[in-house]
Amino acid sequence: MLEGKFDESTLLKKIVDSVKDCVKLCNFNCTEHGITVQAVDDSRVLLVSLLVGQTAFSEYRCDRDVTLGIDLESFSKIIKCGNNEDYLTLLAEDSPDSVMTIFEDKKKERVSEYSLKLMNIDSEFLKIDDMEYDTVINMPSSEFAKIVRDLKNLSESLNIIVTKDSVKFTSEGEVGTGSVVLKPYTDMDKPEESVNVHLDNPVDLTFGLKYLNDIIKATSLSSTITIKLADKTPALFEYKLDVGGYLRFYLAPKFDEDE
Amino acid sequence: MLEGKFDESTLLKKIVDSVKDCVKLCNFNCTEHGITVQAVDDSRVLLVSLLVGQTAFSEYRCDRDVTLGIDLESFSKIIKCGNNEDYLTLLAEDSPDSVMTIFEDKKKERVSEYSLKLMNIDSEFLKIDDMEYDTVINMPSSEFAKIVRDLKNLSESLNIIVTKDSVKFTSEGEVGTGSVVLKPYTDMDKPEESVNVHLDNPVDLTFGLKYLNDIIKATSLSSTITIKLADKTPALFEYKLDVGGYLRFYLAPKFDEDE
DNA sequence: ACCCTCGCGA
DNA sequence: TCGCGAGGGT
Repeated sequence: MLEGKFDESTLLKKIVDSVKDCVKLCNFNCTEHGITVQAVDDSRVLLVSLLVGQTAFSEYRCDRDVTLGIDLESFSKIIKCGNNEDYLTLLAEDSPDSVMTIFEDKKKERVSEYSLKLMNIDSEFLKIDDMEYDTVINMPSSEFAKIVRDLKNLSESLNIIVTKDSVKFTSEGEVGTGSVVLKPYTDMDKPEESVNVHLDNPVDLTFGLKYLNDIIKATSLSSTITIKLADKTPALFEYKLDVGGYLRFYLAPKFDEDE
Repeated sequence: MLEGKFDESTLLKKIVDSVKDCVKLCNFNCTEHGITVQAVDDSRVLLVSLLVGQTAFSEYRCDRDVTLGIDLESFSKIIKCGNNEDYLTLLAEDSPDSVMTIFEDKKKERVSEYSLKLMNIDSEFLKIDDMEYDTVINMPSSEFAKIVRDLKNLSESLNIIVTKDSVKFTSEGEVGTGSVVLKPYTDMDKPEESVNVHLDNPVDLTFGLKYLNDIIKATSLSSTITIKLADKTPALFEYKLDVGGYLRFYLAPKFDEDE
């Protein structure tokens, strides 16, 4: 039996909304440690890896491992049925054919329950190796989101060049060219505003803005984003959950051009 | 070489947004005194005349006159890429094929640059004579905007009758009739709330609300609007820029009806 | 161009 | 806590 209770329904709502635009169906793998999801987007380019640690729940119990094959579109609709401050509990049997979502109002005596039919979804669970990266950037997630939104007006590709004292984002298109240059910067008062660059080797990589645009849907999950880059290697874009866990996106750079 | 730096990107944003709904393409004429634009709206009825004086810039330099043919739609997108408080600098060569827009964050080490391809736009530069008008009205721009918004629900035309002690706006349509009457009024504490009428001759004129609706897009540029009217003469609607300059609209009254 | 959502201020 | 304004998405 799985029983996971969130203190507020917003967390799960944000998580599902962060992913549902690029992944329609996925397996929630529930273990005693929490819930993980691995999925590729519909074009099989972007790899999504989610961990909701058991610390993210106010109560959590998972007697034996269980896999919930969920249609995120429908699940998202269900989650929106609660009020943001409601307790949200996920419930499933050991061999479930459905998952129950229960909302409880904190003050009032109001309980709502929604059961969602599960699906059988094949997916190999990929073992993702911990990698060495050439560069690790830590920056405000909202700032990264703005850069992606602004530059996607100009072309389909975003080039990222990191040197020891700057990060440069560039997009070149028909009507014009845009670039944003960030210098590492430490804000004492608001550390989440800081831009931090750890660099072993400079990198010069290009990514599809279509996919980056899916990635930034997760902006509300964390005030900062960590970007790990290495030549000819899928980049890692990570949003850490305050309460324990993360949402990670792996995206391979474009190879073909100019070399 | 042209180099014009605004202390805040909002001013240019407001100016472009005020005009781009009625004018798609226009020439920015840059001289040592500042930047002027003259253009007619797509239906060739409304004449727009902009002056951004060099005092509007925190730094301004224009070695020789240069004309920048700009697609306002694209330009508006670029200007939105800055944050409102950023410095905004326009840069162009002497014979440019593009104009560069540079944003600089005031605190952080962030610089973004956007280059926009220029276009070749024909437009005669019209000499607009200083006119004698029968009536000059000065009033809060927001109040004028509300009158236009409210009365355009009723018909396509707005009638303005000015007598020595009142200004009457009327719109008569199928479903009903509306009118707003203003008396001249002086607010000592908030002069920008005053309604001021200088009248040499009474006027009774009618304008197309479609065009007035374009004009009021400029409301945020100034807390007051100056309206100059004379019989059978294009009316002048002027928003003065605090920092030096103006945005003027010239609109001919309707003739044919009822006389 | 219009509608919806999020953030900030009262 | 509610309302208003701004920004982003469809």
